[in-house]
Amino acid sequence: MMPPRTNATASPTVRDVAALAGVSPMTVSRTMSGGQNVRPEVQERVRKAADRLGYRPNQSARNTRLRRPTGLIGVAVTNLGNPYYGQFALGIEDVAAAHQRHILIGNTREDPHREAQLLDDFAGRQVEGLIVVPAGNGVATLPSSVPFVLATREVEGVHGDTVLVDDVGGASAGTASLIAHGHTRVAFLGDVSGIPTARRRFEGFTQALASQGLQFDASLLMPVRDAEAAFDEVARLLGQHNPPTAFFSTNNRTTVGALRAICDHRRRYPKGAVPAVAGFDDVELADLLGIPLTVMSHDPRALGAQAARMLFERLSGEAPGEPRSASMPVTVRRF
Amino acid sequence: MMPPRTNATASPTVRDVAALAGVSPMTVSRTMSGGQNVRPEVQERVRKAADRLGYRPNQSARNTRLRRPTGLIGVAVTNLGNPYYGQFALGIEDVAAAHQRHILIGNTREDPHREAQLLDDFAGRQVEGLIVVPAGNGVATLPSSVPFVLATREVEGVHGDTVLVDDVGGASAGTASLIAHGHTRVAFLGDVSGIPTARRRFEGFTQALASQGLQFDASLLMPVRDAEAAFDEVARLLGQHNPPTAFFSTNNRTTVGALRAICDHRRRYPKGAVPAVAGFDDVELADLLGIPLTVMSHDPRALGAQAARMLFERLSGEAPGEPRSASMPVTVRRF
DNA sequence: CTGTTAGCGCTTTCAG
DNA sequence: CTGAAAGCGCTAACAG
Repeated sequence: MMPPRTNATASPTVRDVAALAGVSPMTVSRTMSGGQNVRPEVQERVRKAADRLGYRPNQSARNTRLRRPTGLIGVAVTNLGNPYYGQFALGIEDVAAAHQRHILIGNTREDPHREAQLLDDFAGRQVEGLIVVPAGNGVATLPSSVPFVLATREVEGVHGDTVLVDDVGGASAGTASLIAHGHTRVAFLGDVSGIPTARRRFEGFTQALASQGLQFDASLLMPVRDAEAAFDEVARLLGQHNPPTAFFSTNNRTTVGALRAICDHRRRYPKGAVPAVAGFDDVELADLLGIPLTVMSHDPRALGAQAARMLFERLSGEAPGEPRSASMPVTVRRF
Repeated sequence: MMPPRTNATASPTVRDVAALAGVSPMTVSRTMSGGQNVRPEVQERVRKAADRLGYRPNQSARNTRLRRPTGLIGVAVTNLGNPYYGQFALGIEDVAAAHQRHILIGNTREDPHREAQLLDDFAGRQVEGLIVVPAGNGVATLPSSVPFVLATREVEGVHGDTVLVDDVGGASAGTASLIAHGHTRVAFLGDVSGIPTARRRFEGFTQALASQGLQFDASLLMPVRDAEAAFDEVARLLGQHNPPTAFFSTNNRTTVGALRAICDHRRRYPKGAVPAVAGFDDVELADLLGIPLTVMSHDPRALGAQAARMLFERLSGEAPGEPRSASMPVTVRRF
């Protein structure tokens, strides 16, 4: 008969500790989970043995046996490198930590295929819930049977808890601010056909124009997604004969590109004729550039926190029934 | 005798699927993991049943049985909201995804106590490895028995794989650039006593001064950690009689504060006498402010990727033995 | 107070 | 090709 394996390489188990302490596995288990009904001196022995072996209870096994959830929340974002999503994740983490949960984070890179993989994998890992920023054109296939909250973007045909941003209202208000400052020829930077958020912002943009009897020149619609593309397009437009006097930018990446291009071209303009920018999302330091700037911003951290709160309410059964939807307010500031 | 429970609320198991498909659990198991040795028609039936129930194999249970690792990498950063760590996490995610691993991320908020909790918890969840940006003064207690890589900061007394930044060399080069441009009275913004990184950068800073025969005025050492504090201190210094002509800033937060304060005070200066800043880490748009700026930067994404690569090499046994240490190069650019 | 038995969901034998 | 038995690490329930 083989003696109990001492388990040199693999991590030690209850049995290893039990053997070393000269007790049964149950006594180890009890000791590790509070020590109810274990003589202090025995606990002492067990703990010492556990320490010596570097024993650490296997949570997966424990959760399996207790039919308990994993304490994990899956989060999928489209671009982890964007500071926006850093703040977003922070908001989720705040709330999750308060609920003793951890977050499993994944980057979809706007790739619906990768998103599907990721969510499927998360579901297989028994995450308790998902917070998803839908990738691409919002055709996400969400694993049924796992509660989820959609953030930032909706998904066609998916009926579930959602936290959006007041894109239409914010864009409209920001555009109105441009118009009030005399701009009538405004270019639009954003991938309207590819990204739902951009589409809604475009809607608010054109609404504001229309309400002032202005018409949008379709040749000023620039389907750009990142700073580099925005830079190129803005530089190109500024080099033309009848350039726009202002730019509406759908997110902080395109805003950065636009600001850079305008700075590059700045010396060409007489004082006071620097093109204006109205951009969604905050961009650090942008207010100090001396470029007329309208910022339509919301707090991504608050958005993340809100999404997390909705998820936990759903999980705890506080909010059963119909999916709910929240909208984060957008504030317009002018610099 | 009770019929097998249909499991209405809890997630379905192999048994549920087996019952519905009229086969044994084993046939379901085999079907779900490739379908070796299962008649195609039976597979078909099983898959249909699985779909109908929304069955998803429980990975924890599977891993437990297979004595396989979890596929999880734990990452602990000090401030998830900082764009720097967003890029850092992205670099890790890139590499982790390529290795089919997911990342469990936690925010320590520079709190060693929370860090200890977090790492302990991660270890209990059987993460395969840890990537840690040590909190606070670097007294991290790392769970033994889980391979780890320290990033950005060292921990006293901890002997393990580490990825650092060439803080001393970078700070020295950046400072030299300030000196070359005629600055001799330079304030230092950074919590030298609290944050090891700041300490090393201070070392490079004073080295460069000393090598030019300059001495640091200790009254210009500002132990600030965030943008607000940096703003206040810089504003205060600039209001004094004999203000420094330049500021050395230890990170992007303090750089932002310094730049804001200088912009506020800018009109007070005759042209060409705007205080200069030498700051560690990139700050988007900072180069466009018209403030003489020296940036000592490295790529946090590359740093994250490097840390992840070192971890996977360690995990795969490619790099056994002595802990290794990598240093990310710092480039100095002047705007 | 402590140990034994059984079983969480899964899969590796090993029989048929 | 399919199923029954056993066991991964852990703990509830029940004995003692």
